Formats: sequence, structure tokens, C-alpha cells
Amino acid sequence: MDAFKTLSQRGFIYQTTDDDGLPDRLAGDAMSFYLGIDPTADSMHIGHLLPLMAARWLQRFGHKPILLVGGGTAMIGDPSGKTDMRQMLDRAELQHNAARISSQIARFIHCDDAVVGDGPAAAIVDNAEWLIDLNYIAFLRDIGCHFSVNRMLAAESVKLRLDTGLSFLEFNYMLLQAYDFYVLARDRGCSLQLGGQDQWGNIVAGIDLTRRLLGRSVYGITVPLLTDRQGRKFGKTVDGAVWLEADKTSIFDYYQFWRNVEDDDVKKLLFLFTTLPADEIERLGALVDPEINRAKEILAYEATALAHGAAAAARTYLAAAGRFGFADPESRIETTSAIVAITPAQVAADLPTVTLSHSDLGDGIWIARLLVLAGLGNSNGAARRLISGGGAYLNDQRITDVDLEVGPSDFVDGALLLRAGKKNIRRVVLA
RNA sequence: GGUGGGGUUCCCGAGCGGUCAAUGGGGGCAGACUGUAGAUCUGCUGGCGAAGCCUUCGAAGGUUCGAAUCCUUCCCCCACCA
Repeated sequence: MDAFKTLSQRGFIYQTTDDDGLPDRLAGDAMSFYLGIDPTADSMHIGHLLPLMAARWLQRFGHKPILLVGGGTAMIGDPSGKTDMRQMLDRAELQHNAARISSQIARFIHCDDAVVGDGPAAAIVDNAEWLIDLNYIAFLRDIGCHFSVNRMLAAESVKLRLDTGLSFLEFNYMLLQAYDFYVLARDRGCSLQLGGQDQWGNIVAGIDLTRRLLGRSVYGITVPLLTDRQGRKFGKTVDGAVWLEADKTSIFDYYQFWRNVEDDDVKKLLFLFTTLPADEIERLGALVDPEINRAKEILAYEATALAHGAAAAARTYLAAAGRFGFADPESRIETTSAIVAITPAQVAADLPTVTLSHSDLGDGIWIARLLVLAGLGNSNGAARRLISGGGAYLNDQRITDVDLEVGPSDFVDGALLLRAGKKNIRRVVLA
């Protein structure tokens, strides 16, 4: 199985700039490829994962990843796929974000030459290095002259913004991303760019620019944009994105996100977000009725193990299954996933835990306030509504009294359990 | 620069002097049913320990007993024209 076949079999390929040449090129000598991530937040979220997983496969097949953290481009804001303008971030914030994101990348792509891993170590670069000090006039003359506004206007990503408005600042993003590709091709021999399907226009622009300036052919691959039933980007919830950083999305919630995907998506997601063998995924994805739940456990465990490590994934799996039941307690469904080896004796389960100080508790604390403190409600009013709607539970008993006071006697072995609905659980410990 | 149309609670979108915390839909949350799924049905969906009060309808002023609704100025968006 070669690199291109693997990517395409697993569903990573939406479009390529050279369907005829690229498969051979990828099967041949090792090449350098790049993937850009703009540090617009202090963590990546699930939406970033898809191209990252594609990069992981390419790395495994011997190609060298260049992870570009776009500290320069993030100062502009990519208009592609967005309906309105991004908030502007300053240099200090971007540097902070870039540092956090770089460390996250290392969980998925091995970046250290000293570590023997699958494929060559990745390089992490920041385009601020060559973008920040660009001279406007020189840039216009050397790079700008190669761009046709007519063609840019025809790009899908631009067209989308034509009615809602697109500032000149954002309009320039394409030039900068194209310039990145050119710089990486020139200085690091990069010959392939990976990106989301909304990056197509930017990638093609970079390929054109590189050809004009270096006379070299480079390639592009876009990965599909996953959406949910409502057509929203996959991984977005009302609370925002599902983050890869545990302090922004708890590991338990991260696991639960994957555990609760729709039946119809399980196979697709196993292909994209785990590295299990294809024939096994076909088999797991074909499971029906209650058994499909084992496939979801495997998906959730594998995805969590990738993002947070095997130990955390095992603890979370036990915590979740401990509450909701094990989908396949006798391990009848075969899998190569390490999940089969996890037994309760091995590790202690881990529920998301909130610490309450003695002074907060006092002689007693109003239940609504406690729910808010535990992160199960945004306001006392919301907590109140939750209770009157019959969705709040204290130590697994439905709370019926909105005015309930929770006191020290409600703590069993120093902890109590709060729940909003079936799935949102908080352990509250006293400290 | 000119003319016209707009900016409403997470989103779309009604409301055009009091009965408006603001119809409806979407989304979300919870309940029932299930398989921690989906579909379906039901309830809730600004804040305040809930009594009344407070803050919300682009921003600031004004008229009025009373303004999301009327007036003034400003900011922003869209369409057509230049």
C-alpha cells in the first residue's frame, strides 16, 4: 500500500492539483510537504485534525512534514470559508498561541530527530520569519505582479465574500499564502501543500507562483471539510469548538464527543481519526444495532489516546463505560486497538472533577450555585431551569427542590456527584 | 461622492409609541423513548436566591407619563449609479 492509495482509501483526499502525476510522485522519492495552521487561538481544535492526520500518514510513508505555524498570516486573517472578518490579534498573543499549538502538533507528528519514529522528523516553522519584515513596494513588484485580480475574483473563496464584504487586507491573504509556498519550495525543497478544501484557491495560487518564479512543479492536496447534519463544521458545538487542550475541553468531554457521534459516521471517522487497519475498520463500521457502540468506544479511545495519551484515554474509557455500561464487556468483537487490554484493575477511572473549597461550602450551598460552580450551568437561572425541567441530579438522585441546600453531609468519602442530564457529569471534591 | 434599503436577543427573522425580555423558525439544553446513536414527541432557552427589579433591539443624544418602535447626529453593511 503506498502513500496516495492509503490517503485516498481512508477518505483524506478531496481534490489534488495533479491526479495523474501525484500518486507516482508520492510513491517515489521522499519529498517535503507542508501544512499551515494559523495560530488564531491558543489551541487547535478537532477541525485541525483532519489535515494533521493526513500529514501523519505521509510522514509514515517517508515524506518530511513541514508544519507552518502562521504567525505572519494570522495577522491578516484568512477569509476562506468564513462569512465575516476575523478578529485581529496582536503579535504577542500570536506568539503565545503559536507556542502552544507547536507543542500540540508534536502529539500527532513526531518532530524530534533524536526520537526514532515513523518517517523523518517534522520541522516546525513560523511564516512571521519571512512575512513580518516584507517591504511593501518590493513585494508588490516581485510577487504582486504575478497575480491577476480577475482570477482572484473568480476564486470560490473570494466569491463567497463578495456580497458580504471583503477588505483589502483579507483579499491579500491569498498572496501571502502563495508566497509561503514559494519560500518553502525555494528554501526547503517543499513540493506539496496539504490543506482543507477551502484552501484550494490559496494552494493553487502558490503553485502558480512557484512555477513562475522557480520554474518548478509543485503539488497540492485538499482534504474534505466535514460537516454535521446541520451543515456546520464538524467538531463545533454551541460552547465553541472541541479543543485539543485539556484545560479548554476536558479529556472526558473529548472522549465523549467521539463516543457520541452518529452511527452513520463511525466508519468514516475511524478511517480518518484512527490508524487502525482498513479491513478492521470496514468490519467495525459494518456492525449494527448495539454492537456499533463497541466501534464508537474504539473510535473514542483511539482518538483520545492520540490527543491525550494512552493512559488518559484508558482512564476516561473506564470512567465513561463505568457510568454508561461497557459496549462489549466480554470482548467478543475483535480489534487490534489497545482498548482490549484495558481492565478496571489496571487504572483508576477518571471523572471530570471540580474542587470546592470549604469556605465556598460553608454550612451549605444553594444547589443552583453549586451547579454553576461545577460548570453545569452558565447562570443560576439556567441551573434553576435545569432543575425544574427535571434534568439535574445529585448523587444520582433527581433534584426536585430548586431551593435545596447542599451541605457537608451530602459528601460521601469527600466527594459528591453532580449531573446535568445523562452525560454531563462532575465529581465535586472538598478541599 | 449620489440615491435607495438595512443593522433586533446564539443564527435567521417578525415587531414600527404602551398589552415587548420582545411572535415564529433554526440551533441549543433537559425530559420521555432508545443503544451514551438517529428519528419522534414534550418542556425550557437575558441577568438577579425569583419578589419585584435590572440590562438588552448598531452608538450617543433628544421628544414623550412611556421608545426596539418617533426626531437628531454618528458608525457600519448591502444594492444601484458615479
